[in-house]
Amino acid sequence: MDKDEVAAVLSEIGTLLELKGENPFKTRAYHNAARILEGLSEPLEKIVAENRLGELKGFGEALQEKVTRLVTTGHLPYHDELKASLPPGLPALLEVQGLGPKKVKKLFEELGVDSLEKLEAACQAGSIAALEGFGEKSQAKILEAIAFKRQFASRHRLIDALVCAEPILESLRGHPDVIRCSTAGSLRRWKEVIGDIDFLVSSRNPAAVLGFFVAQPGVQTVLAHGDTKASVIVAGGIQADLRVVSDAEYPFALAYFTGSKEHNIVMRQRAIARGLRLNEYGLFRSSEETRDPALRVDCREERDIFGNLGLAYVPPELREDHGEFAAAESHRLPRLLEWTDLRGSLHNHSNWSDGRDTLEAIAAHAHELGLDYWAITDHSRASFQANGLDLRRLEQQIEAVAAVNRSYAAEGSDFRLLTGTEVDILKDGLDFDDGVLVRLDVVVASLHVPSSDALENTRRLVRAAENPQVHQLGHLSGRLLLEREAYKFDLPAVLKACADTGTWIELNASPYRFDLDWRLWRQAKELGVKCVINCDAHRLDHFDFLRLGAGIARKGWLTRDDVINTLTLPELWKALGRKRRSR
DNA sequence: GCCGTTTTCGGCCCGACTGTTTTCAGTCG
Repeated sequence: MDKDEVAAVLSEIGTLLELKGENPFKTRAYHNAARILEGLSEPLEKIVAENRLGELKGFGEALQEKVTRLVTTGHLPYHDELKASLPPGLPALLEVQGLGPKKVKKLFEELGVDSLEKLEAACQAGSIAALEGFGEKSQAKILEAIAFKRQFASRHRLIDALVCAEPILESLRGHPDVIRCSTAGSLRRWKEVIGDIDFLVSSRNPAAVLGFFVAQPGVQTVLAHGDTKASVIVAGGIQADLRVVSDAEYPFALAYFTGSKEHNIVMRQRAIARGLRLNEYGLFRSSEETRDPALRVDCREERDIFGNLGLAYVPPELREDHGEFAAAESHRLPRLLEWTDLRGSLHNHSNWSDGRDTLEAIAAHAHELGLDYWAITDHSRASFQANGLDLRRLEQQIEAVAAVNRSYAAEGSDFRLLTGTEVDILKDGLDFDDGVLVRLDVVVASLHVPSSDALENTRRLVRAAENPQVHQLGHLSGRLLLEREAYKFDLPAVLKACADTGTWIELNASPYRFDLDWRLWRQAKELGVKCVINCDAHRLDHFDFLRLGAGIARKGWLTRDDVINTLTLPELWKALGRKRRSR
């Protein structure tokens, strides 16, 4: 088993133990261990083989033994027994909003409810309202939650959340009772997939702001509406929460609600270690629970909170407990890329293959946005379904791009379209010969039809990287967020091949991909592999993906120097020639 | 189940909201 499979087993053990009513700290240990494995940057098999599991924080004797067993044999009797001791449908009930382990346990023990269908039937029969600890309202809410779960997935792509959140944020900003406001949570941390949208406001009149919020256009349902907090469902089925605090509390609340949960735990522990107490209302000079403003350490901004805990300011994107504390403590946090550093995109499509727009429209749009260059890398002939270009059409396109560039040169503009191709990585090599590729400014090679065999995929990707005509590998893992898993391949081997050959790896900035994953960029960077943030644009509004992709690169700790398309056009020409000259 | 400048036992982050309670448990983030 690999790290993701082992993590899934550990996480399931944690959930099953919760349903059994086990000690919550024990269940947390399993969930925590699963999270740590998911974030691992080297193969778990290697760590196990070298007997280094114990070096990971949170892996004591019991977990080391279980993980070793899973990695080496692919099975764990403890897990099998645990699964067999509970009905298979029970974990799914935890996904119903308002149902946690205690209630699911009770529903199963008292009413034999072990599936969504039985839960729904029990509600309709009125037997849940009769249960101790439940009532009419709980029963109605469960029915609603089942209907909701069927209608909407509970996870949403970053872009879908941004489209909902940004107008509401603007609207809040304009309200006279709002002093400061921001998004918080996973959206502010720029996670690729988010569960819900969090807003934070400081105000002297919470009731007015909350009333304004629940009445926003696009609000479909009000889930909760209290004195300081409201929850609503907005268009698209996304839940949005608003918290209102005083302006003095605002920086503390912003840090708290931005999270992540794991990051917050370390922040609190740092406070405790200094004889302080941190919560969403303040950092207090007290080891007791308090909200006494007289004891509050004065912090105007989030930066001040970090400062008081002996840390440099940690940008929201890095707050994942992925090493930011060690770096912030010793002032070694990187100066992260800004999206305005980007000067173009090196993987994009036009209406010559499956894009929507003409070369002229694309050039005009890029030029208008103030970009320096934009590569046209339409599909190669093997991508027949995407109207891939054969050699004859590719030659025509090279001419057409040259004609567009002549018109910009004639106006005295330095803006340029670059010729290129997104060449398919086929079973036996690339879809175009080197003699064709060498005539193009930019070549991105992509694996569109992967094999089910990880070794075979690795072999193809490594070969593509070794080709001196290939500048970059496109959407390396092939994942589609919330739709399709990444295909299997040996990432370290491909990264090494890219490092050895000077091949760049794309950060595909399409919000459906964000590929490579942000968790893997530090590993690539350590090997010396450069990143290219590409829109993979198929229409003009996809140019906006540059901002999204830059956020993901920031999450991956990347700086301006790590990203190729921060280069000016003359610098880029040199960089593009470097790999070809090296052979 | 993990962990230790409170180290081998007794902690483990903490507060708002809801519903079913009459003082609080469960859930959520």
